[in-house]
Amino acid sequence: MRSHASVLHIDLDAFFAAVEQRDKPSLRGKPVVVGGVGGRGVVATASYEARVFGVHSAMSTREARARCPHAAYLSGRFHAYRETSAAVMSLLREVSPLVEPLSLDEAFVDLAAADLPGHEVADVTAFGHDLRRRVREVTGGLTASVGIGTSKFVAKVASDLDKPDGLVVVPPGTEQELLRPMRATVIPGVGPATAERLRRAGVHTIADLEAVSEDELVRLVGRSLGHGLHALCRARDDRPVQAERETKSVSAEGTYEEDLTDRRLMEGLLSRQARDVAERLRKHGLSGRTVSIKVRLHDFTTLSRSTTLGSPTDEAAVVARLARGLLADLDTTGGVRLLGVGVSGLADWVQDELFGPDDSEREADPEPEPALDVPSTRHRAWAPGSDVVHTELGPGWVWGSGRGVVTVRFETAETGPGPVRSFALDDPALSLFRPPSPEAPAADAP
DNA sequence: TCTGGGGTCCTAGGACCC
DNA sequence: TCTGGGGTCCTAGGACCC
Repeated sequence: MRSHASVLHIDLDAFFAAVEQRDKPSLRGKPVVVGGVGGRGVVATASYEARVFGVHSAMSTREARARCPHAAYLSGRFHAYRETSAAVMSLLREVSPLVEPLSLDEAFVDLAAADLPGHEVADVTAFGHDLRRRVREVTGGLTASVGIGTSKFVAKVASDLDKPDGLVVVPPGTEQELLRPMRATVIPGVGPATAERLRRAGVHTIADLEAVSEDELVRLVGRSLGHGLHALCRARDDRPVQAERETKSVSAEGTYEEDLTDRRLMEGLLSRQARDVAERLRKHGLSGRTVSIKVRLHDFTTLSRSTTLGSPTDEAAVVARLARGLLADLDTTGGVRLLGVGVSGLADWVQDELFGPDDSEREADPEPEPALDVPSTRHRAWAPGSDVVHTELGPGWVWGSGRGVVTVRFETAETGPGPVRSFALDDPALSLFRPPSPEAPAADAP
């Protein structure tokens, strides 16, 4: 916790709905609901006019339509939201080099890193008013709620106190009196399940939380959250504003209007999602070792299965093949409402090329034995680190193999380290491989 | 015909290693 | 006859956030 109120939290009010109202004047002053418009959709954002009727985010669209039939129901224009968000984020970065976006419509800004005339309450208050004015300018009239305090927690709580279009500064030293009467659920990380556990222990407010020992909290809600709650209910929060956060996973999923029962159809949908995921991985220069699927059954039971490769891939065919294989082990006879594919265990390609394993590391850290659907004679020809293969991209070293996949590093004496690519044994790219023939390698080896 | 989509983080158990 | 303990990786599930 800082001695000055120098952490700012900004939240754009009813963001998606506000962008729609900005761009379509006929919607201004009217209830607008953005979200899934199908039979299984949920509300992403409701305009304040719709909230009056009890519509709120995460509510099913069916329920929202029942409460507010005359609202405009829109499926969303994410391009417009991203564009508007980018304008706000770049404004924030003009103000301070230390900006941590939390989503399209929310961010923390570290004012200690900003160029302010002073950091007293009066200074940051004036700054907050000016910032909200500038947000309206760069967004074409969108309003924001801003909170400023001595920590992320306090700033975030503060931005919620005067929504919409508000500014709340919490003077240093007044945090605990502000927090004590509040419900424990204002603490980020305390959702319905945790709130219920706390309630059963007689804990409703932050003051109640303060009266519980740390050991008891850990017993109630687990180690990590227990320690976190013990600190936060005392307004102790030293979490820094972090400008850069690495992507940890990339995924795509879909909920279907009617439960799926046809396995071929499910495989086709997984393959399409795999292409989508692989495309986004490549766009960001990423590749990952762990491929997961998510399956939500008709009764909302949610299953996940994953498998980890010896080396990272960003190949749609590899992701798709593994995803389909994972699905094969699940019983889906009752019907499936949601299917999804994800890749995690991400590596950065560029970094991989610059700092990837050299020959000695490769020996110290051998690839796992290949899966048994790799024909043994072919696999011997593709032993990691030893063989040269040919593809239409040119010659490369076999870098890894396993689970029906061969990974190639395109690296030659002439060109230096190149990209790493994985090829599924049963996809068309496989035909590009030629196990080195006895006479060929000498001529073509790097 | 209740219950999205894209993420993050945590927990717990088993395998494996030293 | 005894039967470590810590660390890391992997998998599955769950809670939570916007």
